[in-house]
Amino acid sequence: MSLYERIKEKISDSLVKAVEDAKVAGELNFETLPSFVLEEPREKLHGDLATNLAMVLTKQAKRPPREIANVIIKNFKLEGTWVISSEIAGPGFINFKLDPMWLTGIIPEVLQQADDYGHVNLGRGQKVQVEFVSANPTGLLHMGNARGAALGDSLASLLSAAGYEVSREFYINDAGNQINNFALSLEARYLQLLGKEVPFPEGGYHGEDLIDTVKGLISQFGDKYLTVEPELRREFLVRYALNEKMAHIRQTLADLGVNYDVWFSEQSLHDSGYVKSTMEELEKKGYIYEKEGALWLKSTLFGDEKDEVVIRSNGTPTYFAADIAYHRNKFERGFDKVINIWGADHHGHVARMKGAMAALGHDPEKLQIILMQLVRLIQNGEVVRMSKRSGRYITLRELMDEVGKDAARFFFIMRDPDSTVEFDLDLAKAESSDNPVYYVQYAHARLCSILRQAQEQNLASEGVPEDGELQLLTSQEERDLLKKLADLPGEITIAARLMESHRLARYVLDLAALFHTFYNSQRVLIEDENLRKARLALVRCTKQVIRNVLGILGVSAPERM
RNA sequence: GCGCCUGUAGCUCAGUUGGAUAGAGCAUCUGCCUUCUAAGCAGGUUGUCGGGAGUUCGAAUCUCUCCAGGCGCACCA
Repeated sequence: MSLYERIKEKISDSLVKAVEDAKVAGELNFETLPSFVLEEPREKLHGDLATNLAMVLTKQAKRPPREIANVIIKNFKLEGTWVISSEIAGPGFINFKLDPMWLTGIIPEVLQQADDYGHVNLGRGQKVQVEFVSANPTGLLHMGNARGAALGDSLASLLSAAGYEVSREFYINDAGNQINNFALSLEARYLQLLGKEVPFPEGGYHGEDLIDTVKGLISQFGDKYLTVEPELRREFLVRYALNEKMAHIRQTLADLGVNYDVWFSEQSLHDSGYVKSTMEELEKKGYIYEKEGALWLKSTLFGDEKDEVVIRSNGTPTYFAADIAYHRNKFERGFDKVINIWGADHHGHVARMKGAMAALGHDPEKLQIILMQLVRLIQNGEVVRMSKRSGRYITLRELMDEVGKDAARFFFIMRDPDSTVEFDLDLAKAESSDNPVYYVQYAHARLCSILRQAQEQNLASEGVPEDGELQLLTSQEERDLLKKLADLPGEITIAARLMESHRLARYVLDLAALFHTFYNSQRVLIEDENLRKARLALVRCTKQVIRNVLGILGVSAPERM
């Protein structure tokens, strides 16, 4: 538990003790202690911490809240709480002021824990899988995939910092209908490029990148497949193109700083007979029925709006059937939590996927699906419709070339997955240098610069300063900064519990702002040796914390800018 | 039509699951570089929290209803 959490817990305990003592003394009447909060008031004037305990007791105690607050304060014991004063305010809040010296305790904590500072043990080593992007290998990665990549990767890192054992996974959709479609599109391009007049298949993939792929193939193999049987030709084209596309996807994601633990092939589920046996399992349990020649899953039993086809009347399994098998496989691999990041256009899929897991006897609560709203691209003031089929989209690669890896990630991580982000391309280009990510990185570079100067002037100090030195950090700017540093473990806990990495982006922006304020108001490399040592320690801690958070977000922390 | 998401400053977005006078960035205006990086700082301006009703000590947050936008409701994925 972190320093700040320990203090809060101490005060909380003292509050509980106070009302219980009051009850015994006959000063307060209540049956069961209601839940109350002890939190930082928004308004600084209201002290460091405030509780609504008196207010939530009004019903049972049958007395006005301010009167109850009085009783609580009278019985409140200060020992070990760092509380130096308490007062009743507003409708009945009790506001506490802490001895500001508690804050300096954060410096040894950060320096000792270093790269691990901020890490918490919320997960207790539970195994979690995060599956994200899982883009179809039939085209290039687009803005939606970019958002999914940034969110998924930072969420995985966040959970890892919160004490979970995390595995990142990419599901390769290398089977099914879209692959047939892909084959036909490739074949048409192949024949066209070799001078044949053939029509492009309806609903095929129009992307330019497909033509490039086929050109590459032709330069390597020529017209060798012009005369072979169409079946074999398509098989070869698909194999070649899938390899090429997947290699490209891997590389692009790696360039974005995303590295997976597992690449899982959909085709492998068909090849091993796992899709089939999973359907048989469902049938055995009585959740499958036949209608109009197809096999249906009774997903309505589990809250779905309608039943779903799993095996088509032509005998082929649907995407849903393979996905059920895939998720069953995930559960069988022993994850305590399985997280999927899906585009909002898949939300209809959520209830039936959870239902299918329940049907197979797994706990659907272990499957958590984060839906992210789609990215709307604006160019020349107009919405650009993105679609793989039409081949009209801005790629992740282009985005990175335009704004850089760090900005691309930070831009998406900053936003709540539930919000539809409007990405104005022209604006992104124009504002690429005012991106908030630079604000944070600049703070880090400044911190490094101070430490470099200290080194050069032989003023650098190692280790943890004495208490007496640290207690010289008394300015408002220093205290605000220290307080923010102390907040990190709590922020990571909340962010991990809610699975919201955007909170960390806000946190690190706030931290950077507090540092810039401090930087402009006080100098670090000063004559006074004791204060200088204390400030240098503060600088080292701030640098460490920014680094740690940027590390979780997958954004680099440059030493110079 | 039904379901899910969204609606907060001129623009882009936060808001710790019900707390006190709703916050940042961009934009705009005014100051600050002979001193550790001005990609910075300080200050000014900006609000019917989409509308209405309800729940209670207290609502941007919970409930209902209406309005607007997005997405979904295939033997596509």
